[in-house]
Amino acid sequence: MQKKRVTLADVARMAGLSTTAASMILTGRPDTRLSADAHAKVHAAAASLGYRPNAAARALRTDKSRTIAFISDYVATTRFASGLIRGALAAAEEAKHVMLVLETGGEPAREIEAVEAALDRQVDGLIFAAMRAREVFVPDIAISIPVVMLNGTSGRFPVSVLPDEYQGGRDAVRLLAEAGNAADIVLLGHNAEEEAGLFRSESISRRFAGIRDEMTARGLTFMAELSCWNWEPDHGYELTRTLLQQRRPRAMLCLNDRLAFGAYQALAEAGLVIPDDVALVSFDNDELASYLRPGLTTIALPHEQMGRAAVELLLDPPATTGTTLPMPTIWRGSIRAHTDGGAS
Amino acid sequence: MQKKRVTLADVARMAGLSTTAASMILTGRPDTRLSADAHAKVHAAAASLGYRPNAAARALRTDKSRTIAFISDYVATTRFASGLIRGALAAAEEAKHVMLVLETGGEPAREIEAVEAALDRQVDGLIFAAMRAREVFVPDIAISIPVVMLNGTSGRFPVSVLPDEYQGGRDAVRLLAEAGNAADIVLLGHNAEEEAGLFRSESISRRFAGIRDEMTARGLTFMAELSCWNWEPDHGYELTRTLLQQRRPRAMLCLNDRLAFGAYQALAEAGLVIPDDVALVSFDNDELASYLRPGLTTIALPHEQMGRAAVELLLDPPATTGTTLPMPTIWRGSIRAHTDGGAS
DNA sequence: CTCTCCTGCTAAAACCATTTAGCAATTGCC
DNA sequence: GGCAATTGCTAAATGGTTTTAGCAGGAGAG
Repeated sequence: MQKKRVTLADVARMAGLSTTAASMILTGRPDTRLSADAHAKVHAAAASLGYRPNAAARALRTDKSRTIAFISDYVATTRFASGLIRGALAAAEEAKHVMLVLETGGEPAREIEAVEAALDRQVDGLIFAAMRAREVFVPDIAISIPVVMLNGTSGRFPVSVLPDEYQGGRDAVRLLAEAGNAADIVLLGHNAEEEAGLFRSESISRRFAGIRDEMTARGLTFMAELSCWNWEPDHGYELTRTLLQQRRPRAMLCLNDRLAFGAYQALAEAGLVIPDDVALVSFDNDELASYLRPGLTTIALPHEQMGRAAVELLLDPPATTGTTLPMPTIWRGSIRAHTDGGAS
Repeated sequence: MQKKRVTLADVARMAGLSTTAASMILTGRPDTRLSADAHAKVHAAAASLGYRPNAAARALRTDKSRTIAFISDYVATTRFASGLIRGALAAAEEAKHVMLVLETGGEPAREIEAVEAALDRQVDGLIFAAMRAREVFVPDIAISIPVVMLNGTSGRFPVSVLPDEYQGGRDAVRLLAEAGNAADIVLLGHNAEEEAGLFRSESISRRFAGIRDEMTARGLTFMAELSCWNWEPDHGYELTRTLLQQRRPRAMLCLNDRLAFGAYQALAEAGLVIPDDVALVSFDNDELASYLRPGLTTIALPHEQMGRAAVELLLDPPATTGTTLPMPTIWRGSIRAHTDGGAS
């Protein structure tokens, strides 16, 4: 059991200098006029005593805590959440920062609590992460530190990190077309007509836009569009099953991996072989996608890069207001690589 | 843009009292002799100014920060990790604490960094969480605050939270036996002889012990024990497929849900129907388990309760040193409910 | 020789809340 | 009335760091 924490005064005393000198030297001030000898003595003393600055005292004085807050609606729902957190954590660690994680469940009262708890602790910045991108997000408190919106946007806080859903949407269609599945494509998860008045998230809207644009650019139309609100395996299964009773698609564009999972189940039941009878492309790169047989080719949500980007944007004054990150294509076996080369 | 943060002195001034009085009243000291009138005035002033105490100043003075650190080897691997975090977060929030999350990758250097970063910030307690329970965990730094081991144990820190794997193991076997699948059971994921000298984690060892004990208690033996080190769907698939070329089990006890997933794939390929031809029971209650058709009956790892328990143990001086939490049985369709009643 | 500037360093204030010690006025007791 | 105890409150110290203002001594300019 150690006696007490060693303080800057201890270091200064051991070095035979003032705390002022010790502080300046240890914080590495550039313009100091202290001698090389003084530097050496202070560093030696600090090392030999195992000095670590008291963060509370420093925060009190400087109003900086080398801490950022990651406030999100949900933490545990999908693997997406932990990917964002992991990326953010890694970037924070590299910048010698530390991260407070807070969950609000999307409830306004908890959001306020969370922001205040963070502000009380002198955090240097706030990341608002939206896991279920549907929710809109407005904690109405005066905030005078940098804010980054992660996987969402806000009128109040312009800096945001989003996946490039538009390009992702185009890529998905391109993949299918180039693999020779231009005809009889089914879109699983959304029907433009049925959902006309409804609002999905910004992100998802852009995904649709990309899909539509690439379809029309290639002169293609969907054989069917199957709508459902929650993109869970159950729905993918049911929709695909009823579809198969009437028609037989050559390809399916699934709006997420869980829907695709359901489609796999229905296709297998009907004795159809992937990718020979039906090719599939999907979105997210969920854990699932690698578990399926054959593996699911999917347009990945770049979780970790997004988390990382959010922290970097928070800590460096961002020149640009919004960042969109590319959604990489993860090639697996649910679609043939197209004729002229090109796995990845 | 607000002018400056409002401080305790502002509140005191507005109430026409000293900061001492304001402090005592706002922190709710029990033995104070201040008048009811003073209480009212201070509370009114604090409310009208929107006073929030500066956590850094308070931490500096009291050495308490209402912050705990959650240090884990991995954050993003499985849903297990986020379950633990989510539970811990919820309990912390209820206790008006806030949680620092740190990831070490199991690397000693990063572990030390993490502990020091936490200690520097005057955290009130440390949770060491082991996601990949295999790793043993020894950050060798003087720590004078409470420590709880989560999903792991340590010689230095006796307080721990673990799932009751032994009982879970027994339950799994009991389920199978009571569903009338006493014969031709295959154990998927472990072979006692092959792995004799090898060390899995404590948790897993206890799971095995529970399984063995319940088997012998019922006079049963496994038809086969299939060993593999990484419990991923691939291996479950391969092992089951080669097994099926020679023998046909009536039931499979899978050591986690991902292995079970692989088994599902191989069984489907062989045209076997679950649960009629083969019944399955597994462990973890991964996201997957609910996606499968039929749903996978599994002995759940109580993620959230564990995270919650860790925080509670950390904040209340624990009478007992180790806590084990029951692993609930999640009934789904991969095994028939046994004859005399009893779903749930 | 005086005045200014630089060098190398330090004293003390500031950050904001908590807490100890104690003051002045009133009440209680005999 | 005199003494002690109680009531209701405050001054000042404390925690550890950063930062502003400035001191003492020497060097260089004129």
